[in-house]
Amino acid sequence: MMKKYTIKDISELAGVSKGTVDRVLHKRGKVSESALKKVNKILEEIEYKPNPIAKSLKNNKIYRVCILFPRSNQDSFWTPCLTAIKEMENNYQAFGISIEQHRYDSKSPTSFLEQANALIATKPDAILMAPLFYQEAQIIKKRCFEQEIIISTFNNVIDKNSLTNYIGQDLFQTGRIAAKLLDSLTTSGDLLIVHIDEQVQNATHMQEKENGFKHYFEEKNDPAYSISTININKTLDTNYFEFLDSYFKSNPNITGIFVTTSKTYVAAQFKTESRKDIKIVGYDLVEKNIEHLKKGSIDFLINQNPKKQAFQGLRNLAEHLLFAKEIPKETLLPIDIINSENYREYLE
Amino acid sequence: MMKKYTIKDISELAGVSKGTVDRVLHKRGKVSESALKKVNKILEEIEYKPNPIAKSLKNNKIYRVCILFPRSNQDSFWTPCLTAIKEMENNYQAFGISIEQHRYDSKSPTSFLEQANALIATKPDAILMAPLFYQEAQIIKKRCFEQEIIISTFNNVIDKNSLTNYIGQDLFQTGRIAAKLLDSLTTSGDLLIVHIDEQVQNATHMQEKENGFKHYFEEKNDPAYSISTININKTLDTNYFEFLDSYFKSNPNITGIFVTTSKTYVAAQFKTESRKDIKIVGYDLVEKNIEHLKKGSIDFLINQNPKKQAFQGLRNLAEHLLFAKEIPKETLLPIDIINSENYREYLE
DNA sequence: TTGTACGCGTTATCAC
DNA sequence: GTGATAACGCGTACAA
Repeated sequence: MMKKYTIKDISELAGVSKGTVDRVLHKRGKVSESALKKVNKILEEIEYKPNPIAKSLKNNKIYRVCILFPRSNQDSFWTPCLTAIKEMENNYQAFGISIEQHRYDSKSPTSFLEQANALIATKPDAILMAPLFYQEAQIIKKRCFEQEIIISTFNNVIDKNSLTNYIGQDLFQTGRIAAKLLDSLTTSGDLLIVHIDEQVQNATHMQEKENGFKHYFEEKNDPAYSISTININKTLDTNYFEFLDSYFKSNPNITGIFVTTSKTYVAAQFKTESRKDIKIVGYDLVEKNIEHLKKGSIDFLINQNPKKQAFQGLRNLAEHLLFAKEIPKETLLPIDIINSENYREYLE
Repeated sequence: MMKKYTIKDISELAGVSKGTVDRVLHKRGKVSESALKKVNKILEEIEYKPNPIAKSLKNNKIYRVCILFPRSNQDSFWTPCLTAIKEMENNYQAFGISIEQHRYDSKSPTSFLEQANALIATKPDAILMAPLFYQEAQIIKKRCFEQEIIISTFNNVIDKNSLTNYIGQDLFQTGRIAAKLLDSLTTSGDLLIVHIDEQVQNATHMQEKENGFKHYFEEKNDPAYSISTININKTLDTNYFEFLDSYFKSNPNITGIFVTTSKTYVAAQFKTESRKDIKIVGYDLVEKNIEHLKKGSIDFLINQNPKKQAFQGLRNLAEHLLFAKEIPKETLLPIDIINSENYREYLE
């Protein structure tokens, strides 16, 4: 193992002062030709890496890293993010990182805009957000760029050309995974893609999953299967059960359901109540889904892992601020397949 | 966000010197009653956390963290550990951690002992090892304790009462997962547990998986299924295919195979060549397995994630040495279910 | 029993 | 242009 060289070592080897070495390293100019040569010669011979600890020691500044995402009382999908935040606080608070949590109403673009603007007004050092609303997110993105606030998104892409760093999954691929799972659980029949309670803003989100699912079966080109899609929204005059029941009456040959949202339990509930023999694959380890997974009324869940997304996003920002680490443009997380036997370890 | 208090802050608030505060904090004694009271009063009011950066700055020492595991040319299962090592080096070298890689012959207890002893002789600060040989591991463990070298194990437990820190998976549970998967892929028939090319030393390792698998079906108590177990070892007079072929001739009702090692591809190869309709579930993302996964001759793989195991193990040791973080006694990693659609993201 | 002074590696400022 | 020096927060040796 080689020695750890310091600026002092270099200055002694080159026969100049620490200050000169510093000026060479940081290209601040004001260095004579001869001194520059001497220092560069040494730098070529040894491998110098600045000590990040000493660097950040001088920074007694506390960096404010903020995370903005929907409130959990509307959708427990987001709850695991709290664990990620707590973990980050424990690990990085000592390094001078303060994590702030901001939430918005997942059904209201206005709420998103308000919260984001309020957040920007406090001039944080960096923002990680889960932007459900594409249009509004563009406005926020622009504002952050103007104010030179570092911004990353997780769960939702807002930038096709990835100007904004993104942490999440390949949604198209999750659709393919669901398809493969239903393919292995069944041998034939009608497969139903169900979008539940999703607003327009999430259209692209859901659409990608649907496309992935269809793509798998198009590729397979198996005449034993047929695919169709429905949207369900809880309205005043009809509930989930009634809607599904009437749909199944006119489509009796359904053998599998792919639910594109965390409300997979809705389909599972219907399956239980109607005592139908259908296979169900859906998304996310929310409590109600896990209950059905345990009982066998959901076969597989795909874990979008919001905790890991949030954690990775916060971590990237923190390490960038502290140690000037580059933030990857795109971080695609693994897509976990969950059944009744392996969900436990994914919960924490 | 609250201010970050330093020892200097406390000393000024309490009207004593930094040295006194330090003595109180570290309970070194030699502090008068009155000074003790004053300092403690301040400490109660504010929340003081020492700055780990400043603490480790003084340590210009390079910590040697060593990892000992089998050579990959014998079993590509271990190859991903190299990625973990590289990543750790990139992240922690700057903090004064040097990672050293030591390998042993996975078939030779003597080789393990030799390598481990040679390693201990160099007096490293910490060792992370994958100990395939239980008896020999006990000797090494004892020697490390004597020499006060911190030791953790990954992949293999060597300590029922967890005196040694362990990073890995719940192997019993992986067996249950395999069972659940085969259960969902089939409806009835004989299920075959296959141990391939495993020596005695790994008996407990394989046994746990087998027990988990059986436990699942005992719990389910479904008369449509029956379970049996075989051991295959490549010998001079017979090859895998012949052995399996003759076994299947006398047991024609087999619908699923559970291979307890990374040599799952052996079963898949047989399935392909004999054109049998059997479902196969096995372990690990080694190249040959992935080929069969893509072609459909393996249905699911369980990822033991050696990379994550090694990474987590090294990380625990590094952060313990640098920041005096406590090492968890047992870290049970998630058990990933892999099919042809989601293996890619798990590879890197 | 207490306070002071120094060193760790980097950076920034200030005389020369 | 250059080199000396202070500062960051902590630990500690040593002087008072």
